[in-house]
Amino acid sequence: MAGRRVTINDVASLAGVSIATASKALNGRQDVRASTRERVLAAAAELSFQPNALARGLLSGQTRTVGLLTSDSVGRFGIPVLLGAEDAFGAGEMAVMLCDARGDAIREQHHLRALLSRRVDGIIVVGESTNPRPSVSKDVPVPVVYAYGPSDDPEDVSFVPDDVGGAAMAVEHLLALGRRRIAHVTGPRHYKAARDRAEGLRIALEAAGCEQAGETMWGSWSQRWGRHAAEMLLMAEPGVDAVFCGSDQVAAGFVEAARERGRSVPGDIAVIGYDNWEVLSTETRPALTTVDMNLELLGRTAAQHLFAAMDGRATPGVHRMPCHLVIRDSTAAA
Amino acid sequence: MAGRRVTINDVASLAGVSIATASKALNGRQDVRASTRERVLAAAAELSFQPNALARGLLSGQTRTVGLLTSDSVGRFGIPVLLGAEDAFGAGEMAVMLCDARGDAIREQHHLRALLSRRVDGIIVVGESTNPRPSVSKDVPVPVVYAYGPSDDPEDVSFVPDDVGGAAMAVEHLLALGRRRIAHVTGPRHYKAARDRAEGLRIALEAAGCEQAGETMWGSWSQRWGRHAAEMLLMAEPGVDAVFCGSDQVAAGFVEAARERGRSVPGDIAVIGYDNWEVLSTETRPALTTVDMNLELLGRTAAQHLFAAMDGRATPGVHRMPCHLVIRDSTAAA
DNA sequence: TACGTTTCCGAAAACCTTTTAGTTCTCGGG
DNA sequence: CCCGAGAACTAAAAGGTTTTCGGAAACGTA
Repeated sequence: MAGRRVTINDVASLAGVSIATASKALNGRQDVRASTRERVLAAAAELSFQPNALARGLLSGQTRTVGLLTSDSVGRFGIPVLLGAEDAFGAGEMAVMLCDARGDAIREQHHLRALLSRRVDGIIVVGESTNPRPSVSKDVPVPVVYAYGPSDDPEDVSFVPDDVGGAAMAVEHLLALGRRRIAHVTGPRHYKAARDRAEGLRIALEAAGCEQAGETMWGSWSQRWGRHAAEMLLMAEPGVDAVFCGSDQVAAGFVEAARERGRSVPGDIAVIGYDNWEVLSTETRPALTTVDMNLELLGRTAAQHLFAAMDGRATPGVHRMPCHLVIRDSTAAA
Repeated sequence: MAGRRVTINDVASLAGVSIATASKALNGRQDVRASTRERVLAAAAELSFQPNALARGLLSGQTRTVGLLTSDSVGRFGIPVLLGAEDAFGAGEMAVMLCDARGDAIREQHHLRALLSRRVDGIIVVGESTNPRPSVSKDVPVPVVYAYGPSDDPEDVSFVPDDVGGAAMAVEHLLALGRRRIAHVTGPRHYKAARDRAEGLRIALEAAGCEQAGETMWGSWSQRWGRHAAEMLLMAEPGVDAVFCGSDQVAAGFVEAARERGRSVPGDIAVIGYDNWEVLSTETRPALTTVDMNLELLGRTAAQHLFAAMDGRATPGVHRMPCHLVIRDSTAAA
């Protein structure tokens, strides 16, 4: 909390050289005698000199800073993506500016302007769901990469989890366990995530020549709905031997209600969730088998491709990132 | 993704004035004729001019940017604080640079240097627990405010939840319901949060002239421990009529195990959690009465006090922010 | 007309660093 | 001793904005 910031000028004076030489010495450039370099470095250390990134950025046009614009309230899905991105960037010397638009388009524009006036080198937009969202790339003179929620412009660079594949993987696991009467309880139909997962289920069942047990039950992403659905389903389709749930919350509710109704999990009914939200999936009893969307990897990948785009090597299109299955007790072999 | 950035020079030329006049017009300064100002504004709008924050910051020494340094992996507690801070800043024109040190002191130093070289105007440090953490303020030429985890230097500005008060509030609620045999199940003893909450319990009981039922049960912050503790406690102290749990996870486990052992909640045993982690507290059955630490408010307050400190009005000391009780079904009246 | 006052505008400095294009130094060879 | 080449160094410009200060224009008064 003190005095004037120390500049390269101070370092140069202390070392008894010009600022040009000091700059070269500090940046490891040629054309400076070893002994001189040493003197400059010593002076810089003594004054604990920190080059002013603003001045440097003004000159080079590169701030080594990227913006991260989230539309949800950095919720369940934004966090891991953010962490992955921060991770990828942090490895170099990048800094991340975080903006949360709270789902408000006006605020988003505002944040976008703020980021641009600070001359970020690129922007990652994190969606609140996997539903496509309006592109911002046209208004923006730097590369943009979309993570989790893709842009509605196919020319943009987007990374989304492969929900169809993830769901198919889950159902194939159930089939491999010998389950044949498989039901599906999931979230609201207007979520692309819910529709994609239902589609994955359909594909896997069809490939196995198997019928779905009952209709897909659309509801909400809540534990409450999982419980409610369990009650209805066990009444309507008593022969069900497996349930693929659209989220861990739904699955947790389902498991609880099923057990209360005297059905053992996984004995009578195997249950699979989605998200691998560990506070739920590892703490329910039995612990949930679930699909992990590798969100942190997704974030890291998005960041790496933002780097590439900043480097002129853009990779347009919607890239689907594979999910993986985390097998726990709720689908243990009989 | 196009051409050279437009500068104030372009605006000035288009408006047919000097850059000095353009600057004054754009910044609402005096000494510029109304008609001229209009011309400049029109030119700026036409070119969609964005002033270069780097140049501005270089000159003014103010970047209108703050750093947010978290030590945990932006975990359970960092998020709300971050949101609150972003909220407080976003109202003005502040931007937030996010750095996650992953609990590593080296990385923290690294991030700190990165923030300082970018000339942030201030820094918020978010702790991973309420245990005091090493101060960084000496090495830093800008104001620092600590949120959630206080600095170990009492001259620094820290904001922490008032866990003692929160716990007392919870216990008073139990007492008001007529419960007298109150037990305590909590997390590891090396967490100050756990110790503070136990202390709040002691104070409230003492004020009511009431004995604690059994010893405080130290364990971990997990649902598993809650279940385990419930089994032990119901065996050892069958007369218990209320349990104050050190976290919602512990409480959720406790409730589950108690119900399985045939004790009704809240009929036989009232249960209170801590944290108001909504995914747990609203979804367990019965829904948990719990202590909410107002973390988002805490973050916002920290941000506001950082503003004050940047303005030369620092407020040294460890400020304890009040918690509030969220009453749900797990302590409903008999 | 001369002069003083306002009002408005523009030239230039300042912020800090990097890079370019010299300039000086050193030293070996003639 | 001088020259030339290469190494080591420096002055200055550039990057975009704000601010200060001086100057010009416009206008009113004597």
